[in-house]
Parts: sequence; structure tokens; C-alpha cells
Amino acid sequence: MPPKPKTEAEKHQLRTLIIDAARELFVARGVDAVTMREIAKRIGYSATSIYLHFADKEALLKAICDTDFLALATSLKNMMQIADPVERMQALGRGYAAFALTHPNHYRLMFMTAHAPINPDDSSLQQNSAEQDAYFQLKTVVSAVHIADRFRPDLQDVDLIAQTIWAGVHGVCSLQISMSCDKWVNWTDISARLQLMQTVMLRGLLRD
Amino acid sequence: MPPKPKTEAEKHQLRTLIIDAARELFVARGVDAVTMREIAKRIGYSATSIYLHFADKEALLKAICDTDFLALATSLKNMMQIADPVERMQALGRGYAAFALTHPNHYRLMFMTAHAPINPDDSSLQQNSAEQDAYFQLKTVVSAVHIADRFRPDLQDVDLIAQTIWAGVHGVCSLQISMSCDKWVNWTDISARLQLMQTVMLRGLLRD
DNA sequence: CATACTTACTTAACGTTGTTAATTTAACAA
DNA sequence: TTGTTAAATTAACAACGTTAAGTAAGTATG
Repeated sequence: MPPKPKTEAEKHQLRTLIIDAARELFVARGVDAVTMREIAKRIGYSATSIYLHFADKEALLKAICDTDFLALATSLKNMMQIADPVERMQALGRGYAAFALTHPNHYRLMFMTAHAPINPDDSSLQQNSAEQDAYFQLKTVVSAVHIADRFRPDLQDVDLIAQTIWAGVHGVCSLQISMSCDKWVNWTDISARLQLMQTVMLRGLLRD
Repeated sequence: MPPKPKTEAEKHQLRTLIIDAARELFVARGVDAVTMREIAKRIGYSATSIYLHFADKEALLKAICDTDFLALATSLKNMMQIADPVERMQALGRGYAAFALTHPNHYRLMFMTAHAPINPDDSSLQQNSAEQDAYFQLKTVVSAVHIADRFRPDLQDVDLIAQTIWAGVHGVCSLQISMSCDKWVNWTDISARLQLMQTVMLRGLLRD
């Protein structure tokens, strides 16, 4: 039984209903394996209704990523309150990895899938926000460690340090996500790998 | 003008013709964006002919990866001759990164794309071969550094060390490949990031 | 030489996919 | 009542991966 003029709130509700259903399916079986018809069926609409809210499948994917980037930043927010900058940096790394490994398919969509470049302009998130921008959180912590003069003296570029730390943690997580069921390699325990990466990073970056 | 019984060599030739055409297209535009019909057209056959040589698109992808894994191992072989184990380890890291960054889409297929787990049994490559298995090459080098007693005393698990080093280099490369055109982050120079990762790794893993 | 069989390939076709166009249904406004 | 608009649907399209059926050229066998 169909239509009724809808309030803005009702529209938004349906929008997030679609997003949630789509994410659940994408996450479980991968973006390409999930059809628009299947997403629609899940929420009791026809496939074409989705196109009233999203231009196409790619736009739906981007909207999902947007909400997940926010979720990541939110999940890291608590850790930003730790007083000691080095401890805070470690906690942020652990938190990031925890997000990646408990939501591997969210993570895959966010950081491992090729999609059109994310433009800050058409994102609903605010760049350089302590609440919404995880990269800004990382940069803030790295900057604090730098100001506390805890990095080795040859390390001066905050962006470079932040991106290298990110790469280290991302490397462990993404390798785990895309390769851990590979039989070619005799994989060691993921938490041991993560722990060693953190230790190596700290030893390599901090003053003795 | 159709068929003639073909020798084994001719079959193999057509097989690699398909592989090369498919890789070129996959690499240029991504696996999902390329159709079987398009691959076939490129080499002057009908789409269904591909199925005489590969069970399906996934099998074709796997065959491509197989030849690329071999190419990676081959490109690293020279570096295995460097005498000093630590220098050899560094060179291997640089070589791996060079491969990843000069063949980003090969690399994506090999290490960043979800495909059915690679089973050593149905690969044409030989596991634990110094010529064909890049992971074995890495493990060999790490083992040599370990035997030379150059790692910090608390580091004893060769697999764990190897996988952490891999994760570090892979992190820099994969982040570069999937995120470097992202406007959200103010990316620093890729070779600086790679250099810092190597330095950090060495400082973190080796004895003082 | 004629028949049958095999090989290498093509064309036709199927079921699905993302997406668009046309249509229906229901609510509100005059 | 009669339009008008909004929200949804059904129908349809072109393209996809893949399968089935068909065809032409060569080989083997009588």
C-alpha cells in the first residue's frame, strides 16, 4: 500500500534504513556480490525506490563510507583524553586497529576499495574536526608528541610521521583482512603482529 | 576461418595471449570494469573461447596473479646476492616497494583484492622456492639476520618478524595505491614515507 | 573414397545485473 | 469534484557472465 507525502524526517529515516541494509549486505558478502534488488527486498521496497534516495550504487557506497568514517572518528574520541601524548598515540593505534579488525568489511570499503576520490566538498563530514576526522585526530596526537619533544631530533614533519604510523597499522590490518585466509603463508597471531608493529614504531620514532 | 587440431605449445600460446590481454585491461581499468567479451575482442576471438582455457573469470584472474607472483619473486632474486644480511633485507624491501609502485594494479590484484584463498596445491608456483616464492625470500633474509644475531634479543620468531616487516612496507604501498588521489589527506612524498618506514623498522628491530 | 569422430571455435540464448521510463496509487489543494 | 504532486511500482533496456547448441575443418577408420 503506497504513497503519502513524507516529512523530511521520514525521508531521512528511509535513507538510513537503506544505508543500514546495504551496509549489512555489503559487509557480509562484498559490494559486487550484492544487488540493488536484494537490498530493496530486505527493506520491503522495490529496487528502483533506492534511486529516489541515491543516484546510483556508487553514491550509496559513498554514503555508507561517510557514516563509517564518522563511526571511526567517534570510536577514537575517548582515547584523545589520555593525558600522556605517547600513551595517547599508542591508544589511538590500538583503537584504529580494533575498529579495522572488528569491522573488516567496513574497513575494506573505507580504505582498501578503489572508489572515486573522496572530495571533502561533497562529504557530509567536517574536515579537521576533532569529532569527525580520524586523520585529524592522528595528526593532533602526533603534533602533541612532537611538541613534547619526544620524537627523535631528525623527525620534524608531522604529516610524514602521521602517515608513516598510519601505514604501519594499516599494513598489519589490511594484510590481515585480505590475506589471512591465504594458505601460502604461515600466519602468526594477529595481536602479536600488531603488538610488534607498535613496539617497532615507538622504538623507531621516539628518542631513546 | 576455424579449427585445426592444435599442439600443446599452440594451446599454451593462446592461453598466455588471453592472460596478457586480460591483465592489460584489468590493470588499466579494474577487474570488474572489464568484460569477458572485451578481452576476447582484443585478441580476435569470441568471448566463449576464453572458457575453453579458463573455467571462469575468477580462474583467469588467479592465473594472472600466478604469473605476477613469479614476476615479483624474479625481480627480487638479484637482491638476494648482497652479502650483508641487513643490507640485503633493506634492498629486498626497496625492491618489493618498487614492484608495488611501478605495477600498482598488478599489486592490487595480488595483495589487495579479495579472491578465493590461494591454495599452494592449485598454484603453478613452487612454495619455499628461492626463485618463485617471494615470501620465502623474505623469510630467508630475516632468518639470516637472526642467525647473524642482529635482531634485538627479545625477537625470536622469524615468521612474526617477517610478517611485520611485510606489513610495514605493504602499508606504505597499499595506502599509496588506494588513497593517494584522495583529497582529504595532505599526502607527503611517497619516497619519503617509504624511507622513513624502512628507517623506523630497522631502528625498531635491530640491536642498537 | 566415404563415414564417423574429434577439435576449435562461433552464434544463440539464459538468467541477472544496474538503471531508466512509464505508470499507478494515494494524499492534499482548489 | 478535479487537478496536482509525491511516493512508489511495474516494465523494459542494454550489458554482463556463462551455458548450450551448432558448425566447420581436420583426423582416423572402414
